[in-house]
Amino acid sequence: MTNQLDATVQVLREALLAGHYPGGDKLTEQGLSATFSVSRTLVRLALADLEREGLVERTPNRGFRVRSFTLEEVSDAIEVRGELEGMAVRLAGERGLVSEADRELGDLIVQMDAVLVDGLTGPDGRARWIDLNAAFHNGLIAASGNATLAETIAGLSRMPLVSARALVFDQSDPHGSLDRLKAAQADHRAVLDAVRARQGARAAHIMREHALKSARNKRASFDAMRRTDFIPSLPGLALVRA
Amino acid sequence: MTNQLDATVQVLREALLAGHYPGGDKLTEQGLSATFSVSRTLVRLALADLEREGLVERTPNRGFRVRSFTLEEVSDAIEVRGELEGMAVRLAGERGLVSEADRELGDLIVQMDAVLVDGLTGPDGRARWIDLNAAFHNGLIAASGNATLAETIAGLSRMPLVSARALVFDQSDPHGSLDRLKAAQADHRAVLDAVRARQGARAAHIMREHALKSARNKRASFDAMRRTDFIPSLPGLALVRA
DNA sequence: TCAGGATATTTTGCATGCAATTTGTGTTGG
DNA sequence: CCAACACAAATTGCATGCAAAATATCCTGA
Repeated sequence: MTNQLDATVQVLREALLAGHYPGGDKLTEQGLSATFSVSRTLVRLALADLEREGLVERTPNRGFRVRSFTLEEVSDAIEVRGELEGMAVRLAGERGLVSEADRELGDLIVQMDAVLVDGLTGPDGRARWIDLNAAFHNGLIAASGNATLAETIAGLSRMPLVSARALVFDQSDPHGSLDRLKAAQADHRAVLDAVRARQGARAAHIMREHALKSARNKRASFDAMRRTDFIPSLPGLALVRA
Repeated sequence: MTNQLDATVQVLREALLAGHYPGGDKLTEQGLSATFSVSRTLVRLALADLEREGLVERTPNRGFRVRSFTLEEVSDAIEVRGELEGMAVRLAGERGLVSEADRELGDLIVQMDAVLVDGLTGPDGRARWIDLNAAFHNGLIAASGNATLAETIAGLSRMPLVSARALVFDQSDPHGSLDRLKAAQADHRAVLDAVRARQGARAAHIMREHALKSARNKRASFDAMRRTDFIPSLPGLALVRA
């Protein structure tokens, strides 16, 4: 690690996303300082960073509290991400893909197909899907050629459950999960086809709908989780309330 | 001011936007500490905040530099803002305006009309236009009912020249300036009509185009400024390079 | 018993000091 | 004359200490 501050931010962020500090809880600088064996200064600086990420809230002279998110906020944020990713593929379609990006995105589709026929055997397959999926989304965003757009999407994605990486795999319904991934893959293929055909508006529509499906799936998984008392290991899920 | 940190951030931000420290310049903590008569700790904390806002960049162990922006970055960011404001009015149209918002937005249109017939006499008129325009945009964004969307737009608007408040009044061409404001006002009216008619998609298209015009106007003003060596007093303009 | 207030403790906000890294300068050897 | 190294100054990163504000505790008097 380059410096201690980044390390502290990382540790604190993981503790928060893991749900170690329930939403709404007060975080005292001294307490965190003792728990993680770092100076109060570093805790203070790290909390300021996490405030920018939206994981904690500060009240002047009254310290920091763990922020919690309603399902509606998460859903709203995913919708914004969808709008921006839609814009990204529209721009990518309008400007056209450079050959290297074209090839890379095609390769990712092929690799994701391979994961799907294997049927997501075990956590390895799921982790691989998450990586490939994120790479595909990021590739499309980069192809937009708009750096501010990419930064804005990245900022949004720091919110729990909003990132394209935050996928819920409902282990109680593996068949349904696989079907949803196949539908997502169909969207990916359609988006890439549209971008290649320079149909930017069409690509944007598909992408927006793709995000809405993701939000719907998350809501459903959240409800199922609440019903069955089964808590999937999804970073940040503990900070979301109905 | 509630605390010294906020005051320091404010002072530093204004100094940066005023162009007191040219883009790319190195900012030393001690130097700023001496210049503004605050402790190095506060300078350090303030710079961390300004880094979040995007006005300065930090290199580990090497301090902060004033960030500068290309005209293309500014233009890209305005386009993103337009997309998001378009989304906002689409949502507003889909959910409908509550009566209070409907009345307030209508009032703002009337007040802006009044400013326009007075022909923007002097800086007071311009300041009033800026306030009313910002209130109108913010009202529409609030009417979307999506808090994350509002936050995201607010974050983007911190970038120099991207905010709806960052309007260039080309004093060398007052007639053209007035015409542009009249065109903007026509857009405002059309957007509000579309939202009221629950035509969300139409409202979104108008809003996106509204933003594109703003970006175009800024580019033109920037070019004119470069040609004539006349520098309008627009916060952050000094940080933009061709 | 309980409301109100004085006092003690905790906690945040800020300043200062020290070590580590970086940057600038001068010197030496080729 | 210039490259490379050694040393000095400057600068950042971090820790600790102190004052102000907030919070908790205890006491008093009805």
